[in-house]
Formats: sequence, structure tokens, C-alpha cells
Amino acid sequence: MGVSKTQLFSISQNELAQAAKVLAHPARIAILEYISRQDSCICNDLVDVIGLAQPTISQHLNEIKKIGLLKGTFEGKNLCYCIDEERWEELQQSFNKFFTNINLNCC
Amino acid sequence: MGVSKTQLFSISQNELAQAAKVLAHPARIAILEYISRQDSCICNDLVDVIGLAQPTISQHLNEIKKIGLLKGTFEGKNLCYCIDEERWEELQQSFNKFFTNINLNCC
DNA sequence: TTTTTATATTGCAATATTACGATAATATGA
DNA sequence: TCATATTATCGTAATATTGCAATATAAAAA
Repeated sequence: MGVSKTQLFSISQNELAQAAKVLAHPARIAILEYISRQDSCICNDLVDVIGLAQPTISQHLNEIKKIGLLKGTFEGKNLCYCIDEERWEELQQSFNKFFTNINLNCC
Repeated sequence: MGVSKTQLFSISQNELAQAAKVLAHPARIAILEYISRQDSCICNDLVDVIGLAQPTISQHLNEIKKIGLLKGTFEGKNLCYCIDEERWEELQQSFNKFFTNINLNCC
């Protein structure tokens, strides 16, 4: 019914799935890649670079923010989104753990 | 409109997002983890272990299959799903590349 | 062949996601 | 203060996802 039965799964399974969901849209991949290439980030740049409407970009940024991957600060006059280093490495480790823990000698 | 504007993004951005989408559900994480713990996999086991209905499990398996992460063979009388090692490591590298290529010294 | 067992497909309902126009909120500059 | 620029929120439409009952298919066992 469109609702994931999260209660059936472990916390780590749900958390990894949640993180994957944020990466499960090319716009959000593109946004993260773009932010990392800049010294700072102005949302309006993203609208030009990505090619989606400003409200849509704002929503995607919000999704990324929700799992703690972005911290926003002010730099001069414009709002600046930055990748939260600690959270980023946390997720990197979660994915890495998942990939390396899978036993591939099944059959 | 529920439709991702994939044409705006690069092939690698779309592919990573597509892979992340498969991991973006705890049931599919759980299925992959379960398969890796077994020597073989019978879908009916999954129904008991995961706790979702058989058609739902079948659908999730299909999603995993679609990006080439599963190869199915026959072992005795039962269908056996196994993780495709080559594809698995390919995805692992894609994610790893994404995580390590992001520059965190933004601000 | 018939029954049993295991998996796949179909059809449908409920909820989620994606996208954007319109508009609001916020901050800077004149 | 008022205009301008930037980001956030609201409302809405279209499509996607999740889940399962019912049913179909396929293979092995009786």
C-alpha cells in the first residue's frame, strides 16, 4: 500500500535503506557532486546548473538535509550549504560495511 | 509529476541513483543479507524470514534482479538465487568512488 | 495424470515521490 | 522604507512504489 513495513526490519536495515533513498535520485547525486566542487553553494546556482525549477531544487536539498548530510551556514549575503563531513563518512562506512559483509560465495 | 527528469543528468549519475533505488528499501537490504548468509536461497524461506507476502517478496527479488545483482540457477528441485559477484563489486566500486570523490573541505 | 509445492503475474488500493506555478518569507541594497 | 534577490512553503497534478489477494505457471512427487 505504498507504505514500507519498517517494523519488520532492523534499525540498521532501515537506516541504510533511508540513506540509499536520498541517493536514489540523480538530481540529489548531482547536487552533492556540485556542492563538493564549490567552495560554497548558492541554491540559485543549482537551479541553473541542474535545470530543475527552484522549488524542486529546494525540496531535494531538504531531503539531503533531513538525513544530516548538509549543514547550512551564512557566508556574506548568501545561504551556504555544505556537506557535513562527519555524517558523510558515517554513511560511507555504512555502505562499505554492507558491501563488504555480504558473502559472495553463495553458489 | 512523479517522473524523474533523467535526461538532465549524466549516465553515471543516473546509474548510481538507480542502484541506490534498489537499496532504498529495507526488505531488499534484508533479502540481500539473507541470501549472503545462505549457501542457497529458496524464495519461500524469504517469505517466512522477512514476513512479507510471497508476491511482495517476488517483486522485491525482481527489482534486485533488474540491475543484475542476482543470478538464478537451479539446485536440485528449487530455484536458487545468488548474488552476482561481478556486478556486486561493480556497484561497490561505484558507491565507493562517489563517496571518496566528494570534496569535504567546502566551508 | 493428478496432486503438491514453489515461484511469477495480474489487478487493485493506499501511500510516496517528483515536479512546478504561485506565493510567502527573509535578507540585502538603494 | 521600499525594491530586489534568494530561498522556503503551499497546493496540486502526474507518476511511482509498496503490498497483498487471487490466480497462473512450472516442476517435482505420488
